[in-house]
Amino acid sequence: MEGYNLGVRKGAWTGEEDDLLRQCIENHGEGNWHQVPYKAGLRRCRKSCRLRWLNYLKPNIKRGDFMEDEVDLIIRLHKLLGNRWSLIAGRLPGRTANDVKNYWNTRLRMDSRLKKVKDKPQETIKTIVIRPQPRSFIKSSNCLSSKEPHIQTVENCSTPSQTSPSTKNGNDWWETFLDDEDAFERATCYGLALEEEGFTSFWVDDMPQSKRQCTNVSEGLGRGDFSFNVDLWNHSKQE
DNA sequence: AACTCTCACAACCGCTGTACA
DNA sequence: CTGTACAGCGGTTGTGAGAGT
Repeated sequence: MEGYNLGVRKGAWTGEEDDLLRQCIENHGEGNWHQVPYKAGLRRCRKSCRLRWLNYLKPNIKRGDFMEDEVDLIIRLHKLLGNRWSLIAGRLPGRTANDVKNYWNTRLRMDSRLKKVKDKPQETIKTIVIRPQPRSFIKSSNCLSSKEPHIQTVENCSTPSQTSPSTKNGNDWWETFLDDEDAFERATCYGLALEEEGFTSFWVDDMPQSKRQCTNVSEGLGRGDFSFNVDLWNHSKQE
């Protein structure tokens, strides 16, 4: 493969190979896959190493059956995004694109639940997809103290006015987010919003995995911590 | 018990996108 | 602008386990 087929192993990985790969990535970090086989002392191609790490060895990978809400999310996202497995998996913490794809191909493709969604009358299921728009939060002492994020739009973004979205327990729904300075620092992100049957859910890409949760805005925080910005929330309401 | 079939999952392959010289 | 190397993605295939006959 890729010019160095000679002596390259294929097929199932052994425990020993897994250990070598795990150790290599612990020592050198993720990335530079072309160097990984050499550094790890593995007779595997870089693709095989990468795939093994991403789909099996990487910490925080969730094993076992998909939960009902995960399945529901897969169905909805597939309806919107098609076979873009990595995008779908990105919104399911701990699940890999391969897992999602396999699950879809083996269990969901003919699932009756798909038919149910498909058969719903148009007026009861309204889906708005807000295509990703890059946005940045500017960090300043002002906005931190006021809990009011200053949103800077990046080119090609129209910016609706900022008004406060719904609250829960008297707290602003982005409060958790602002308290996490690390997440805040890297909050330039792409997002996806879904409005279905009277509620809106948001996902934001390019966030720490732990923050990448679904947020049901109409009920305040919904489940999970937060990961979104007011701007897009307002945008969705205008649709 | 032996064989066949089906399912679930791991892994491979080829292609595309991106960065960089 | 072009060519090259590399990373990443999605389609496909291989394989083992369990169910059915």
